[in-house]
Amino acid sequence: MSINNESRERLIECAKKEFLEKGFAKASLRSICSQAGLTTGAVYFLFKDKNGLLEAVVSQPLNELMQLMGSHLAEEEHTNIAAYSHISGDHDYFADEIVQLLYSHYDEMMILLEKSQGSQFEHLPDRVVEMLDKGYLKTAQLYADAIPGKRVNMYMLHWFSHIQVDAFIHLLTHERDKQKALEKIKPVLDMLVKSWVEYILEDDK
Amino acid sequence: MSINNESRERLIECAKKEFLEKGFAKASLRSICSQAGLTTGAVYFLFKDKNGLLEAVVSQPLNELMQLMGSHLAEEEHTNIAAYSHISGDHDYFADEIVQLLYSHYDEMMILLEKSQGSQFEHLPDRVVEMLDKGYLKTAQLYADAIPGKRVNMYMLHWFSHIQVDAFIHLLTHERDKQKALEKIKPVLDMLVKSWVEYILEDDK
Amino acid sequence: MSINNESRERLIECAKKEFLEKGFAKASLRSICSQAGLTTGAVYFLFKDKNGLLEAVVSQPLNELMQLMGSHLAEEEHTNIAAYSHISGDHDYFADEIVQLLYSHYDEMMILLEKSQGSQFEHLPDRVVEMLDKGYLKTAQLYADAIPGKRVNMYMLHWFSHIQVDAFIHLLTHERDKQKALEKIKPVLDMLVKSWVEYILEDDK
Amino acid sequence: MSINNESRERLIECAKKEFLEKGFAKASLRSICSQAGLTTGAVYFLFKDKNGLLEAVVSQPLNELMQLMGSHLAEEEHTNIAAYSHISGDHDYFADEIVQLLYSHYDEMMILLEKSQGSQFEHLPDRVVEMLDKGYLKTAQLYADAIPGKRVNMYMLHWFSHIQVDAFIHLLTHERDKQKALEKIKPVLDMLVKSWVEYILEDDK
DNA sequence: TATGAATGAGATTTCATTCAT
DNA sequence: CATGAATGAAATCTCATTCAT
Repeated sequence: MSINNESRERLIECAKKEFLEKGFAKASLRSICSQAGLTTGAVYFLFKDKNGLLEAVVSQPLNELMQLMGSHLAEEEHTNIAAYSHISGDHDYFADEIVQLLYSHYDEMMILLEKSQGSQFEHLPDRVVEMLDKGYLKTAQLYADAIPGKRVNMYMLHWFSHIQVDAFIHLLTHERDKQKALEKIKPVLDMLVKSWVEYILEDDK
Repeated sequence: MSINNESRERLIECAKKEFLEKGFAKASLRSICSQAGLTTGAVYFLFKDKNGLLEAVVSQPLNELMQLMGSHLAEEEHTNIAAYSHISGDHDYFADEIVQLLYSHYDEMMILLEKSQGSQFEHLPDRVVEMLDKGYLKTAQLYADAIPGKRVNMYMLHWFSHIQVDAFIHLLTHERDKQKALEKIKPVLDMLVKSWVEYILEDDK
Repeated sequence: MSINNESRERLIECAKKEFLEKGFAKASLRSICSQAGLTTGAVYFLFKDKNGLLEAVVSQPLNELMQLMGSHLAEEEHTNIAAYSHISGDHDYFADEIVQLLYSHYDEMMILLEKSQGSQFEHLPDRVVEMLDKGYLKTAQLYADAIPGKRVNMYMLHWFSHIQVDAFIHLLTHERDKQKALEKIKPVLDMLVKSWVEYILEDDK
Repeated sequence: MSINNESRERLIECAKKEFLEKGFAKASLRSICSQAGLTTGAVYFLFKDKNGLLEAVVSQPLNELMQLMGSHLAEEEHTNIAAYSHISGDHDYFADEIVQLLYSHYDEMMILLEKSQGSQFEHLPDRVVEMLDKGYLKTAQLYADAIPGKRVNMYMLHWFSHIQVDAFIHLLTHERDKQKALEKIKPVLDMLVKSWVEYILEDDK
C-alpha cells in the first residue's frame, strides 16, 4: 500500500530479531528502534503500538497459516473414516504444506508460537487447537455413529488436537532444517493418525 | 522453627494467588504484600527476594515431584522391554502417583509448570523432559540391541518424553478434579506406552 | 546538536548543586529532577544513568585537566635536573595553568576531586598521582644516575606526587578566589620543588 | 563495666571488618549482625545505633590518639624556635609515638581516618588539623615576633598541619609494617620540620 | 514522516530503625 | 539480653506511551 516503506521495513526487521531473542514481553521498543535508527515515536506513527508492531511482523505468515488451516479443515469435513487408510496420503500432504509454511517463515512462526507471551497472540496455539477440535469433532462423530456402543472421547479429541499442534511447535524448536524436519515429522504424524483412530472413541456409558 | 508464622503464611498464600493469576514475571510484590497487609520489606526479611518467595511457595511440592521422578527412573532402569506388556501395570501405578501428587498441590504445580516464566523454575518442564530422556534412552537401546537392523530414533525418543510431560501439564490445565483426571489420563498413557514400543526404533541406515 | 537543551542544562545545573552539597553517592536523583522540574525518567532519556549525569557535569573540565596533565608530563621528560633552578619558572607556569583550569570550572573540579565517592571518578586523584609518579620517576632516575651512591627513594617519590596533587585539592577547598589562590600556591610549590630535589634520593643500601 | 561482653565484643569485631571493607556508609548492619550470629536489634540494645557501634569500635584508639595529640601540643607551647634544631629529636620522638599508636590499632585507625565517611567521625582528620593549627600558631607567632618584617603565613601554617596529618594517613594506607613505617616516615618528617621553619613566615605587607 | 522530549506508573531492592516479647 | 518481625522511606531504574512540532 504505502510507498515509502523503508523505515517500516527496517523496524519490522529489527523487531523480529528482538522478539525472537527476548520474547514479546521482555522486548524493548527503545532497543528495537535505536537498532533501526529511529525513535520510539516512529512505532506509534507507523503502527498502533507494541502489539501493532508485532502484528506487522507476523501478520502475513499468520494469515497464510490460518488459510491453510481453514482449507485443511474444510477437506476434513469430507473425510470418510472408513477410507482413513487411503487418505493418510492426504495427511502427509497437509503436513508437508504446514512444514513448508512454517519453515518458509521460520522466524515469524517462532515468534508467533513460542515468543508471543504478553501479546495478543499469546494463546494462538490454543486457538489453533480449538479449530482442529471443531474440525475433527465432526469426523469423530461420524466415526462414532458408525460403531454402536461407542462415543467420542472428548478429552482424547482435545488432546490429540493439542499434541498435533505441539508436534509442529516441537519440530520448529528442535530442528532448524526444513528437509530434516520433513523427515522427522513423518513418524510423528503416522503415529498420531493411527492412534487417533484407535483412541478417539470410548465405550458408551 | 518459629511458631508464629502468620505473616509468612499469609504472604505465601497471597503470592500463590498472584503468581497463579499473573504468572511470576508479571506478579507484583507490592500487590502481594498489600494484600497480605504487609510492606514489601517484609518479603526481604522473611524470604530472600521475589524468587525466594516463589521458592517458598513451591519448594515442597517440587521436592516431592523430583523424588517421585527419581524413583520412577530408577525403576525404569530395570525394565525389560520384552515384558513391556506386563509392566503396563507399573506405568499405571506411576501415573497414579504422579496425578496424586500433582493434584494434592494443584496450585503450586500450576505455578511451577505453567506460571514460572522469568523465575529460576522457568524451564523446569524441559529439565524433567531431559530426565526422562536419559532414563528412557537406556531402555530403548536395550530394545534396539535386541532387534537387528534397528536403532533408536532419537527424535522420537525426545518427543515421547516431551509429550509425556506435556500430557500431565495438559491434564492439569484442563481438568481440575483429581478423580476425573485419573480417568482421563489412562487412555493417554496407554497410547503413549504402546506407541513408544512401536515408534521408538527406526531402520538402521 | 540540538538547540533546545533547556531541560538538559537545567538537569546538569541542579545535579551540580546536589553533587556539590551531598556528594555523588548521597545525591538523590529524585531531588535533582524535582528541582529541575522533571521526572527521574528524564535523566535516563537525556543521559545514561546517574553516572552518566555526573559525566555530563564534569566531562569537559576533566578532559581539559587530563590534557594539561599530559602535556606537563611530556615536558617533564625533557627536564634536566641540573637546570632545575632555571625551570622553576616552568613550574610556576604549569601551576598557573592548573590553577586557571581548576578555578575556571570550580564546581566541577570540586565534584571531581572531592565529591565523587561512589562514582566512576572515585579514585581520580589517585590516578593523577600515578601519572605524576611515572613522569617524575624518569627524572628522578636520571638524577640518581648522576650521583654515585644514591638511588631514588620510591616512597618519597610517591609521597611527593601525592602531596602535589593534594596541594591543589587543598587549595581548591580552602580558597575560593582565583587570584588569592595563585598567590597562596606559590610558596607551596616552591617548597615542593626544592624539597623534591633534596629528598628524592636516599643512600644506596 | 558490663560483665557479659561476649556478644558486644563479637559485634565490635565483625563491625570492624565490615567498616574496613566497605566503609561506614556502605556497611550493612544486617550483614554485621548476621556475621556475629545476632540480629540487628542487638545493636540497638548494646549500642545506640550504627554510629554508636562505630564509636565502640574506635573510641579507645581515638581517645589515645587525642591524648597524645594533646600532650604533644602542650609541649609545643614551650618550644623555642631558636632551639628548633635541638628539638628535632623531640619531633622524632613524637613521630615514633604516633606511629606506635597508629600501628598498634591499625584497623581502628584506618576506619577512623579513611573509612568513616557518613559517620560522626567523617571529618576527624580536619579536626586534628585544626588542633595542630592552633598549637603551631603560637610557636609560629613567637617565631615571627622575633624577626622584624616577617609575619606568619596563615595559609602555609594550615597547609603544613594538613600535610603532616596527611603524611601519617598516607603512611598508614601505603605501608602495613610498623618497622618499615617508622623508617619511611623519617625523611618525610625531616622535610616537614625544615620546610616549616623555612616557609612558615612571609614578608610583612 | 518522524523526532525528541518527557511522563507517570511501576518495578525490585536495601536500609537503619523500632518495639513487643 | 536479645530476638524476630516489620516498617517506611528511599534508592535506582525501565518501560510503553504521548504529543507538540
